[in-house]
Amino acid sequence: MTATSPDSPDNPGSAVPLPSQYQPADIEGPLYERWVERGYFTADPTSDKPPFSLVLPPPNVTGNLHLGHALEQSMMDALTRRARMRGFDVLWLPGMDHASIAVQNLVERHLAETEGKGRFDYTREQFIEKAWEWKERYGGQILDQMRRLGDGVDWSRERFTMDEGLSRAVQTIFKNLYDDGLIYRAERIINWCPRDLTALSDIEVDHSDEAGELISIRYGDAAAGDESIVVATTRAETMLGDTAVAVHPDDDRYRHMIGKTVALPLTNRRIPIVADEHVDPAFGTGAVKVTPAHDPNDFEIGRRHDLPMLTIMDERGVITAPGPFAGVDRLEARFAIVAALREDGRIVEEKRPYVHSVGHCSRCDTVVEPRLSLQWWVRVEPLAKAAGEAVRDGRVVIEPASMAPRYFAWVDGLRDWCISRQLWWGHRIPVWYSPDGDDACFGPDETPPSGWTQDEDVLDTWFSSALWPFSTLGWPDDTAELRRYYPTTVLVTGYDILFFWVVRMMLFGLYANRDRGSVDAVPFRTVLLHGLVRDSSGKKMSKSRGNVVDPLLWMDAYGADAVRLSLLLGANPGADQAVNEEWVVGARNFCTKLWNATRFAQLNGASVSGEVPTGLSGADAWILSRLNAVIAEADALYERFEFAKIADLLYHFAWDEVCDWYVELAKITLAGDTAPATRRVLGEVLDTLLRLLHPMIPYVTEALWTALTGGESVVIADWPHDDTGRHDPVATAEVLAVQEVVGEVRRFRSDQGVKPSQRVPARITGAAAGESAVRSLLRLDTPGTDFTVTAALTTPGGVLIELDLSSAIDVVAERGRLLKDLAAARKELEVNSAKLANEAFTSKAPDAVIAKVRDRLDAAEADIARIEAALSALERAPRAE
RNA sequence: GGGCGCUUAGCUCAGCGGAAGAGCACUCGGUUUACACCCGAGCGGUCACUGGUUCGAUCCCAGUAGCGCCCACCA
Repeated sequence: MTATSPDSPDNPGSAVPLPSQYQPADIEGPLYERWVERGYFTADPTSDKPPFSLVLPPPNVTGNLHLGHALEQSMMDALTRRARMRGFDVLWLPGMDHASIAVQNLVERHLAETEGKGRFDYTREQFIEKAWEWKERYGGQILDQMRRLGDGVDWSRERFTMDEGLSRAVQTIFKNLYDDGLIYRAERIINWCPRDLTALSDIEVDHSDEAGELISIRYGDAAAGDESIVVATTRAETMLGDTAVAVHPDDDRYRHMIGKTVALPLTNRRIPIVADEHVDPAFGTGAVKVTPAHDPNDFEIGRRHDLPMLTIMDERGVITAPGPFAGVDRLEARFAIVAALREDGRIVEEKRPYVHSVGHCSRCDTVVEPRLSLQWWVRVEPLAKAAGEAVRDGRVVIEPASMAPRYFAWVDGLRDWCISRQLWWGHRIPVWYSPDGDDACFGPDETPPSGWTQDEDVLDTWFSSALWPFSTLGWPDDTAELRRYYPTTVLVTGYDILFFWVVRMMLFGLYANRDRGSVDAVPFRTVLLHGLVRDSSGKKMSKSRGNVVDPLLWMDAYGADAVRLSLLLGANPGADQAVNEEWVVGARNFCTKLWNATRFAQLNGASVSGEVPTGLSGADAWILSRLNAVIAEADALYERFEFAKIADLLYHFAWDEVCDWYVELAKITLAGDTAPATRRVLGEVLDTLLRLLHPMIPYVTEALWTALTGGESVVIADWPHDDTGRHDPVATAEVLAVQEVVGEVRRFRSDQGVKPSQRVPARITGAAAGESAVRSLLRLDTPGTDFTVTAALTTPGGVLIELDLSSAIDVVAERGRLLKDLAAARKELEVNSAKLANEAFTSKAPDAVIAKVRDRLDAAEADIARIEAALSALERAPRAE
């Protein structure tokens, strides 16, 4: 911190001159620490302010900040900072997820590298201890990165999904669900990762289309008198586990074979031919091999026909079926079996290329193996029904609404959720087994009888994340936090984890909090979904593409505010956004602009206290009028979470109106009699603007606001409220007229190559209030005795400007421009008079539209007249050569 | 296979029934009570295509063509 730094704690309550240059790195770090120390971000459950609460989607403990986090957190920070300024007691609760399978994989890799050992070289307890060590040492980097971004989270309430309290919540809800019959254990086909040696839920499996081979194999042994039947498969190795061939019951080709048996090639095991509606007669040969233990469809067929379920490979995907293939890996076995079949002459069509969808473990990318296995499940149907209703009846609002169909598609089609994982890092399933094979679920305050052993499995990571909005507030206890902050006000997250996370919080939130009544059982009142951050050409960022941007590098180069603003400028509801460094540069430039505008105000003695005087100059009244409108607009946009539009609105108001027009106009009045009023208005405008921008760019606004106002912190300043008394149509019209005249003359000068600095005598008629401003901005002199009109310009507002350029003007260029304008005006006249002449239009269009057309017609006529006048004046001008 | 969405200026995107917009890029000019990370002036678009509805369509409807995402027990 430098001696001149505006945030120097040595100067509370007094304005300090700003350094002449904006250096984000100099201001950001110290400010954040000060905010935290002063407790600005700490929620107060005893407060009499209304609550505003949200939970941070807990990043993986292994995580690092990426641009998606930066966007999400910028949105949450803007919402909470604004809420705080509006007088809410804000709780933004941070924390991390233990990320069961991801951490276990990382720890395994870490141990392999550092100690050269595998997972099973440790006991369960040893491994878990290693995982905690790893978590303490390497985890949680993202929290420091969040501080860097400026997130106003309540660090005193930080949580971790494996904390004691949260673990208690997990065990409690498990027990409740178990007792209610909503958790059960069953043997089914599940997704199995042969590398991680665990079950996976459906959404932990990524499908991708891959080129494979569809191989047709003739089943049946002619020597044994079988009629042959041809089946097609992409997974020949599962043949070893076939226990039937299925055909459609109405398929005439095979009807006569139903109930007979055929010999399975290679093993000669005899299997029945069964009829099942599931079979599509039009696909392939219309006959399907059935492997109930290794395919979900076949499992169902097997159940319907009471077929044996033959497991033919172990948990690592190695063939266990007796015979020549035993001990061979599943993928090698496929080739070996195809080779054997080929030798046997059983392959009918060989190597027919076939693209099909193959499931991969979302963590390690290993091809998933459907596997018959005993797992724990959540019975989802009753929970999902409630989750659907809560959104349908509006207790929970999804923003943007266009995302709701995705939610319903998921909730309405949800299948039972496999929650057990054969891992060690995570919440262990709270079910114990007696030596005699009895089992029982125990809650956190219960002690299982001695001699009972606990289930070996842990819960899916998403099980504990699903409790996040209330487990973090102390559930199942009836805490002050839970009573005050649940339901949370809003959940901000990406649409990509709507299914993973949002739906599950709905399921468990509604269930766990059902005693609170249907309205207050919901985990959040609004779900705000943002899009994905993509690279500059709209491509998804991924390590393999090499286009991942580290937000910290951008923060180093341009400041956290610039990164936040550039992301918010692109944050249209629910839509993905492409970002690149140039935009961050642009956002940084905006911060610099603000810096300089505030310096200008400071250098000119802007004042921020006392009533704003009445009887203001046109410019002063106009900018207050605009400021008021901008506040109202920003408020309306915040209600709709339109971050991009809010950012755009404030960006353009600050730059185009305040800096480009108001500051320039103020330079004039600051030199005159009304300087005190302008100083006050200048202070009012900057003070308010900085407060409006603070939620989005907290650092620079804090530095500037404290320097300008001498206030303690903009973080705890009031959010501006609009004051309709400041609307001033007269001043607005006046400034508009000035802008028209100035624009017209500037364009003329530019076209004519007249230097902006060159002083030009001019006569202005028709401009009532703004003439002196126009003269000053344009460096126009009052006409002398030798005044000669060499050019005449008019504006749509009817102001005439006659200029003495004291030299010949480029008549050809000016006439060209005027003729272009004339043509446009005539076209306008034509279009609008045609409309008014059209009876269909005048009889059906609304009056307001017709009135507008009339106005435009009148304006076009006036334009034509003034342009023609200017043209004839041009003819009298001295000729340029 | 099902569902959703997109196609607007060179690029990234707003607008979604009544005069085509922004940022960046580009061109020209510029040391003026802050700011060259700046100021001023410009250039740039049959709003994917074809039909329809309407007094009026970038906007609504239907179809076509590209592109993207999500879901799915495609043997």
